[in-house]
Amino acid sequence: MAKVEKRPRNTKQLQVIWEAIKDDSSHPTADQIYTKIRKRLPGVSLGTVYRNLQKLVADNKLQILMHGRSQRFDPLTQRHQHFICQPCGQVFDVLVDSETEVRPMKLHAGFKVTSHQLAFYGVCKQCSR
Amino acid sequence: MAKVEKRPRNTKQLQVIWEAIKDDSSHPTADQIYTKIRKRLPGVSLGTVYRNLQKLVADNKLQILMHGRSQRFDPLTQRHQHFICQPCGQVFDVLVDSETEVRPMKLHAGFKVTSHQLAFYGVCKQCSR
DNA sequence: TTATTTGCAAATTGTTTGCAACGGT
DNA sequence: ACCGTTGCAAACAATTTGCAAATAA
Repeated sequence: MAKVEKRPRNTKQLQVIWEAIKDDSSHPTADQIYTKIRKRLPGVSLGTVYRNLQKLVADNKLQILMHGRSQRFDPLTQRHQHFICQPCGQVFDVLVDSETEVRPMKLHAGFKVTSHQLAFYGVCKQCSR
Repeated sequence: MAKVEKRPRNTKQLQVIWEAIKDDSSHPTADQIYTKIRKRLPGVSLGTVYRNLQKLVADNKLQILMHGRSQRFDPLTQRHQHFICQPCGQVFDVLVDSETEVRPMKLHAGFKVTSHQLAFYGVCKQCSR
């Protein structure tokens, strides 16, 4: 089956959604992005937000981070970890300086590791005061 | 507000659910456990399975592992990691020999790390043949 | 023009909850 | 007899989907 050529369109909705998230390091949910862009696009629908976020993920402009049972969107696509504050639920980026923080230990023979994910849990600055 | 004393009961449902999962390293979902125990408890409900799994978690007999948007139950409560096979979705336990595999790097001052979670993604033995 | 994208609403999935009946202790 | 637990069904939360109308190219 031959792959059908698709020519994506640069819609207003996609532009506004990308603008709203590209410099946002708060790891917002789809719903938070929806709320944020309604000021600029009053008639937008939540389904459209989900569909455009999917496009941005497919386009490697966003990463998805699962948090509980909902997805958070992260415009920082370079390798990094997360710190999750258990009292307040905020997610913080943790940048790592080198590849050394994780040693992908020897698994059973025949298992191939292609990536890994590391998250830290604890209490953030604000919550511990 | 004083804490009210609770005296939990040892019901048939709780016994059967614990029996069904205590030696199961396949990281089953609530629904898979439900299916498994219906042979022995034909009238059991899925809600009861969820409620008893919650009790076992509160009792530290099970751990919850989020996988996509559903929860998997893991009777191995000692510290370990997981390997997730992306083609087939199976989850495997990865036992670690020492505390050395993760270095909880210096975060911003004032952040306190209490735990961490590490997961490896890749291809399992069966899927790579 | 024409094929992608949208808004809307309904469908789906996984989990939780209210409530009257049931059953351990 | 008490009160924790059950089965049932309805409620819920997050996300996805079908479809006709709108719109970018």
